[in-house]
Amino acid sequence: MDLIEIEKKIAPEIFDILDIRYNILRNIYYNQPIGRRGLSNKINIGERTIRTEVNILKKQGLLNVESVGMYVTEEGKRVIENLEDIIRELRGISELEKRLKRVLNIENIIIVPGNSDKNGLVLKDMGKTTSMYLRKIIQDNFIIGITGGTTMAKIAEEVPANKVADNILVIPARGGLGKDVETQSNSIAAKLAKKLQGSYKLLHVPDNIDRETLEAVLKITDIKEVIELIDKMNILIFGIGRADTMAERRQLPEKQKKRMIEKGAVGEAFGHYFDIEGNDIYESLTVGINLKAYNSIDTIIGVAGGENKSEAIMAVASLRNDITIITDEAAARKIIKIVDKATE
Amino acid sequence: MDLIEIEKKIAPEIFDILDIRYNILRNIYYNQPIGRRGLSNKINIGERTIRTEVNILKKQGLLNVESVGMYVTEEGKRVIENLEDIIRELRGISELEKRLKRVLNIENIIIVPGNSDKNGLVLKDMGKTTSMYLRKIIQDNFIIGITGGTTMAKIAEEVPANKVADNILVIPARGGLGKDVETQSNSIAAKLAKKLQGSYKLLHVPDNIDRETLEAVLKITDIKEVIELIDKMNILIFGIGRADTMAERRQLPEKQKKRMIEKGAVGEAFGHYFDIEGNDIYESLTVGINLKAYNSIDTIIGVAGGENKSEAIMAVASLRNDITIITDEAAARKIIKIVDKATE
DNA sequence: TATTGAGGGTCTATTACTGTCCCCAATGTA
DNA sequence: TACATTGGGGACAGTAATAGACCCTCAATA
Repeated sequence: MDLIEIEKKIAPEIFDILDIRYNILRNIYYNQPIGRRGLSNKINIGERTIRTEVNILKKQGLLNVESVGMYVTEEGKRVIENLEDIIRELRGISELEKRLKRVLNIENIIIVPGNSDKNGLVLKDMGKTTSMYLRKIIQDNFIIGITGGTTMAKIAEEVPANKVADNILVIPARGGLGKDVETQSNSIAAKLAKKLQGSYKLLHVPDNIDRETLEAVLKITDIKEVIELIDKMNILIFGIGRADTMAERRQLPEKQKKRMIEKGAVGEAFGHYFDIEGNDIYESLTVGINLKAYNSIDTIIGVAGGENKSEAIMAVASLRNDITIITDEAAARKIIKIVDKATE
Repeated sequence: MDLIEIEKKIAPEIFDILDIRYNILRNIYYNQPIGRRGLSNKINIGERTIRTEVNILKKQGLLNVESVGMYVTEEGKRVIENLEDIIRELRGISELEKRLKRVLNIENIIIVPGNSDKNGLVLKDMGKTTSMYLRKIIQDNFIIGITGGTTMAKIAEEVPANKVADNILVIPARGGLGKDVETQSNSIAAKLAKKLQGSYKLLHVPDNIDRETLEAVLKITDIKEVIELIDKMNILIFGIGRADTMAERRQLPEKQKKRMIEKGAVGEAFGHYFDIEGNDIYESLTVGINLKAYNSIDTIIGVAGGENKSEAIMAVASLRNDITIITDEAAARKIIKIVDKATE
């Protein structure tokens, strides 16, 4: 039995303390300089409570309070770094990963502690984790495909800007979606390519267009070229979404959406809608990767977090069992809960 | 930085929690079955507080509450065992030992966490620690001398009853003192000998007798024999006392006592009174080990705990720098405080 | 210069904690 | 058998700690 086990036994409330302090310290670190009130809004803790905690952390020399706001000291920074692993162990993330691997019957799972719905930094962690993983598996002359969404945007952001391999090509795996440039696959692919000091291609095709336009578009040389590259992709990184919210975001006709949901669609990835067993229910009309290509890619990485993504993750995990799923603790626990309930 | 360091930084109040829980759990373990009120008296914590803590420990499965009192479960027992080391590290006992070695300029120090004045179990710990140490250094045909006092009694009590060496002889190092049979050197020597499955000799001479009687007594064959053995002693284990309280206990004339204190006597060991530099101020008239013999013994172990023993320990530590001092945290910290103040 | 966002101070309501006592069950003893 | 002792659980009131709300002043910035 190590210290963590003992403490869990004899003083479980330690975790709550560590949790809240870690959260505060980390949030200050990533937002410094920040004031009490700003922090209070950000992490949903009363201003007064933050003040008490901050006073303790200040007394311990982990942060400095100045007139412009609060800063984390060098020591505080070190504590944060060390706490990352501790929190993982504390929450039993390793065990959780093993259980989830078994439950979903897939080979690779990485879980990040926390709940990305409730804590913005957890999304950041997922991005960081994914980027670390990516850097590890990347090789010379690789073609990397990436989709859109806030999660993918975070990943590109968290990739450290230095070369890890030669002649990397990043392409968007799917046509664009949404108005926000920042979260479109094109901009994300470009950003990622720049970070990796590689090149990139763009896919200027709107999502969910009618069939005629689509066919016309496919004849354009630029587009054609990218489409062909998609089949040669080595790594695909994609976000996993809920079927309902994605249908909403793509402004599918209400009728179509309803029919799809009735057929059991719960998850969405690269424009495809799946039921919980991974059956392809519907595909939105756009250019980009299709299921056949998906199944022939060497390395696929699906990323999503938050309780509400649990079913979507289950759906996608059913497609291929050599996928790498990167998710957060909240989603992981929810999935296990769902499966436990079903097998009761 | 390991977990303990991190926790010390970010959540120092963890220690207080661990401390109180450990204390409660341990006290229940050594006194089980025991009730709330009994425990409350023993460790000086309000009944209600104990109740709250006990409820938590119960919930965690570390103890069971029955109609006859509380019991520690198997798991609780395991937690106690593991916590011992953790508490040591938590309190920085290893560093404290190093500092004390330097400050007292002696070679061997063992410190037990806590304050034996305030917590009865700490005395027990000192006894246990000393007995473990003794068992480690003991060899065949050794002659072990031991003095009287409650601390020595605890040591004999804590020695596990099994043979560690052949032909061990235990002798009292000094004449008897006090009315309580249990804490007299004779009974302690006998007890220790039985535990070690060795033999023992007794020294039936009262402490602090007049010179004439003493000389007469020394001619008795039985006594003579033991006295001679004292010079051949391999290990001496002795308690360290305060000069004033020991003078009191030996019922020295008020005048004599006063003079002694004025001369700077602060510590007492095996009937000798020392000032803080280790100068022999006074020797109570009785048979038993003298300073010359003391200096020629191979292994000497002095044991004492509690803040008020600090000066006495300092005095005795000045005698020989190859002594092994076994003490508690309270005394250790007090000594360092005294020295720090003096060198300011 | 006006405004915004920062920390610090302080009062109050509320919550949690703790000391105290009572009750009853089980156990051991006269 | 009756009684005293010691055990746990329940309940309540007083107190201490905590959290919320609002104020102030100060400094940076537009």
